[in-house]
Amino acid sequence: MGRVGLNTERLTRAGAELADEVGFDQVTVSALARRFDVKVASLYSHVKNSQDLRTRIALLALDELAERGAAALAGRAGKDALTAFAGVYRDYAREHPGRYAAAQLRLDPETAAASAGVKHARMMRAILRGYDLTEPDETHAVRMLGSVFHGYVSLEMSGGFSHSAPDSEESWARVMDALDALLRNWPAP
Amino acid sequence: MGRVGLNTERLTRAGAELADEVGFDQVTVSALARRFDVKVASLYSHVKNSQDLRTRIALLALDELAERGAAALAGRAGKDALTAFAGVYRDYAREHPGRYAAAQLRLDPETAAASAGVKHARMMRAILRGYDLTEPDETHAVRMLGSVFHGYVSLEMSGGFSHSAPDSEESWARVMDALDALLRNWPAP
DNA sequence: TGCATTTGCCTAAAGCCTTTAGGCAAATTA
DNA sequence: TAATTTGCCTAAAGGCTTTAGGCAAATGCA
Repeated sequence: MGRVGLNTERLTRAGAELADEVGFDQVTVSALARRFDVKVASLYSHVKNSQDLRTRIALLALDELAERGAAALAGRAGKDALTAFAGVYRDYAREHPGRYAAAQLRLDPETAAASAGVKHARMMRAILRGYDLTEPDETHAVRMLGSVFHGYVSLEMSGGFSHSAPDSEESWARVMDALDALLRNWPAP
Repeated sequence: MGRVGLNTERLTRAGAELADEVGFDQVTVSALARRFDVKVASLYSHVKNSQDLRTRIALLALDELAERGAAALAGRAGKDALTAFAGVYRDYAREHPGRYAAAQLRLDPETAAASAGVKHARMMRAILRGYDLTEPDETHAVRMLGSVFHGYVSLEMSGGFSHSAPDSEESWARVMDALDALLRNWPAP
């Protein structure tokens, strides 16, 4: 049996694909080994363990999301930036449900601090620069935006909005309108 | 060995406690059997399988949440109702993190339709009756509320808001202010 | 080019979880 | 009290995880 050419990065990428196909929590070292037609133990030279694999997939997803977010923000401001950025989350979750689920993985503080997660926070603040918020309201608004983006996408993905009118597309647009209106008119304490 | 007195309900309750202690995804038939000091196979007369057990825990959590939500709504309206109801979600998630995670389990459509999930939607609409929204805006608003509640609680639980000022308590209060302001001034399309 | 070292994948094995089949005894019912 | 149901058990098969140790291909160095 020759060598297949495994390495940590290939495993991570393949794990991400696997996650999109069968769901993030079905990503197992065994399934990944099958995909490379290789014995399970062989993977343990490249990833520390199952948790390590999942963490790497999560970091990959966060990176990709940040990448797309940055691209969406380029040259945009105000509501335009808001909807484009939010759309990135939503589209990514639809295109890559497994990766999106991975991006939600609870990371230990150090890993999280070193992840692209911090970029996400910075980008949200960049969006808010188009509105007139000063600290600490900006932070509150960042947290609210994060909540809405994550909450909506997550409820939509779990089927919460399907099979009922009006369709989710319309609600999404109106939620963007609402967020824009809210940010332009953020209430004083 | 005498009989321990297992039944589906006791298993479900114990499973919920276990979830709160060790996390919902650590709830296994084996762990539950250990907790009752009983052989694993014995549980299979009471629950169909591992997934069945998890689903039952999810339904229990949804029930408890609906129960608390209804109690919180009694005698309240407007912003008072809004914050009380939202607080139920947040408090429940803190008191019962495992159960709250269970409540997020993706249920198949029939199970979901028969669950207390529908009560939750009705209660959100009840809250909105204190504001001047008409269809389809009410539906959009319900979806947005659900997103914010779920999103905020879920980000907070995963540690997203800890270790940074201002503290989550304050942000939560300001998000409630913001939602109230938004609902009183929902933008036209 | 030949040898030494590193690297990559393998076999083996132990531990834990799930699920099914079949059995015995306690509890319930008649 | 006898018959039936019910509850928990033993046994066993199959899957995932992880570690230990081995052989051979690839790489590095004379």
